[in-house]
Amino acid sequence: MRLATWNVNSLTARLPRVLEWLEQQAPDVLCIQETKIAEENFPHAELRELGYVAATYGMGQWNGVATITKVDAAEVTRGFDEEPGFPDPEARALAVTWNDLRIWSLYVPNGRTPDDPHYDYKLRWLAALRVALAAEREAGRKLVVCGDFNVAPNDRDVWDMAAFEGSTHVTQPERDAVKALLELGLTDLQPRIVKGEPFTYWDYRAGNFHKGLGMRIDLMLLDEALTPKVKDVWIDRDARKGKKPSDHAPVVVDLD
DNA sequence: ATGTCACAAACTTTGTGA
Repeated sequence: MRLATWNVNSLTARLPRVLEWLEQQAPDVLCIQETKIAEENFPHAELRELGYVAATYGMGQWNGVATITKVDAAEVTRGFDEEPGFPDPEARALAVTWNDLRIWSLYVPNGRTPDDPHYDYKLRWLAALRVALAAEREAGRKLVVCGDFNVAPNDRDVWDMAAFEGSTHVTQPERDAVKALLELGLTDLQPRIVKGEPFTYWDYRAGNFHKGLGMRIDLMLLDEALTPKVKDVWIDRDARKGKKPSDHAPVVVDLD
């Protein structure tokens, strides 16, 4: 079984790359983020031609999350209880039941800068998410929680900690908020190191990708009961290359 | 590092968000 997560940075702009990737890697489940597409414009027909079905949550322009599965997913929920907005709710969380798994596709608020109201929103959002996930966990669901967390959990998950002085993504409150999710019984699956890097995101600017200046902010959190079944966790770095790439690469987990 | 990319509104350019 192959599960993957990928911030596509506009499904409209990325559709050819996403379709090509689905054909090449044939995941059973692909969670995508930053679809930036309204429900009525979602490319269901193109996906169906490849044998996929999508569950979607999008308001257009910004944010937007979805799951793309080979078999139709059930019990689709958009957002979660007590989810904060900025000020209104945004399309940042979608969960589906697929086989015996409860799969979440998340796009955590960026935070902008630590002194911005968006940073407080990010922390409140993550705290509310924890409550929602705890409820599902207590109901006995096997959780897969993946997406763009906009948090680098460890120092090794950025190219140079000194470059992040005063920046979001690496602050202790953000890392604590992610750690609090793991304490629900989830494992932050560690991808194989490629070219000495665990990175999943590289800024488009300044040739950062080619200089190895990236971050690991796209995470795959797996119910710890399932971790013995993990065969491989890897980043498809090649998806960051070539024509019109997303600034994120897919994270893939292969399970028995 | 501030070099790119994507979006929308008003347009062939700019402000915003990442």
